[in-house]
Amino acid sequence: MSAPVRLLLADDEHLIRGALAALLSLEVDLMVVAEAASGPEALAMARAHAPDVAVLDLQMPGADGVKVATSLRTELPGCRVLIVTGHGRPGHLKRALAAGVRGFVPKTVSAQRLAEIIRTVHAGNRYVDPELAADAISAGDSPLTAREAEVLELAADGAPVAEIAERAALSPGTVRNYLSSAVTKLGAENRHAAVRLARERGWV
Amino acid sequence: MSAPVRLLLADDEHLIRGALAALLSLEVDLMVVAEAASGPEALAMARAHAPDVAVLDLQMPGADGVKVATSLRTELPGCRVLIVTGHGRPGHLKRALAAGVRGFVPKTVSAQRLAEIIRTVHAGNRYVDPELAADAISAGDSPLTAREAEVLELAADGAPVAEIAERAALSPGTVRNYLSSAVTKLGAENRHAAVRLARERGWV
DNA sequence: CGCCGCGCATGACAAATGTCAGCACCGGGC
DNA sequence: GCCCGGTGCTGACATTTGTCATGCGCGGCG
Repeated sequence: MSAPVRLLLADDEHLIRGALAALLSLEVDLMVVAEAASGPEALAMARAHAPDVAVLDLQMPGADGVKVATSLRTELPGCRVLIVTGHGRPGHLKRALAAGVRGFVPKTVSAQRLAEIIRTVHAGNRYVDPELAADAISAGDSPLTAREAEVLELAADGAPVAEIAERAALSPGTVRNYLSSAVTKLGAENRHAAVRLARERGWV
Repeated sequence: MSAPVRLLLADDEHLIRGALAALLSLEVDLMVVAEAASGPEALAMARAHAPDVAVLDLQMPGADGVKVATSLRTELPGCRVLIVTGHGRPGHLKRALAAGVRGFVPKTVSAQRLAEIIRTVHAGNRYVDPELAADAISAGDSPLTAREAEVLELAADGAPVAEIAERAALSPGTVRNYLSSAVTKLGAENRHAAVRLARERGWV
């Protein structure tokens, strides 16, 4: 009989976090040692408590789960990271795995299932939700170059080309070229539909 | 001593729903009699179990919380509706209240607080989260006419004017006029920024 | 080394969009 | 009855986009 798994829970929704903490605490081999409501807070709590497994929500104020995971990877290499997410976009999974995340699950799993997955991750194995994995595979890699993605992101809030050009320190003509090629690659009608598509696939 | 409050829980995230059900069941005067993972399912469960209070997530597949609330209002007038939401936009609150919803809270409240609010709502009172209420008041009413809002919504996915015109059964010129006036009223740079603004304020 | 893809730019042209003026109809309020 | 706002249309015009051809430099790769 080994010591219980020490957990960090990070989610900006108190209701969820509290409920989750209560449920996971029912498992005798799991112990919630810290909670956080934002990215930076999660980092601080992780440093303070050095948990065995960090259960992070993907969307949090301050810094998202993947950013936190990236920081944790260098600061606390022994801490396994498990990401839970409401609406999982394919690209996020890819980014998360690249950041050294050990598990990636949607919030549609049951608490029992989550407890099992926490144990799996703690044991050093990986776990990725099969459905999300299938989505990620079928969505494939982003066909966009770094600049195309950057410009597309700047175009996300509907800014005119001139503003994008200024913010990206590019010539307006270049911006239009990148946007045009991105739109073509994504098979979209125009830049705005392209932004939507790229967002859906998690490429931005 | 009265009978316990019979609850319907609807949320598409099993993890949350299960955790919530467990926590609320700890309260002796609350009893979860039904759960649902989608809008239509929530309606079906409500018909089958006639709960005292329906706790609905705002964003669910099929039909959102407000739509479900609207149907419940006529089908089960005795059932009070409480909406919980992750990211509460001001306009949603307004729509919800218009649909006869008795309570509107963000997921950042604690489970104890939620239990209290459920009792408040069951007693026939209303409860609206103060912060969300303040947002709604400061955001004010939509300055858009019905057509402007309709056209703006059709423009949301980046469709060109011709497509919007076809889908709205309007002339392309008229569509451009409506878009132009909507953009002006919202003080936006262009239609896409206007869509973003209207979305943020919950006006679409 | 030569080739190719990427980054970056320019210029030109067509198409879509934004803006404005004006006209007509209808319905509600004074 | 008259005015006003919402709805719906047209036409004209300036501006913004989208698209294409073309050019140059750079770095990687066979």
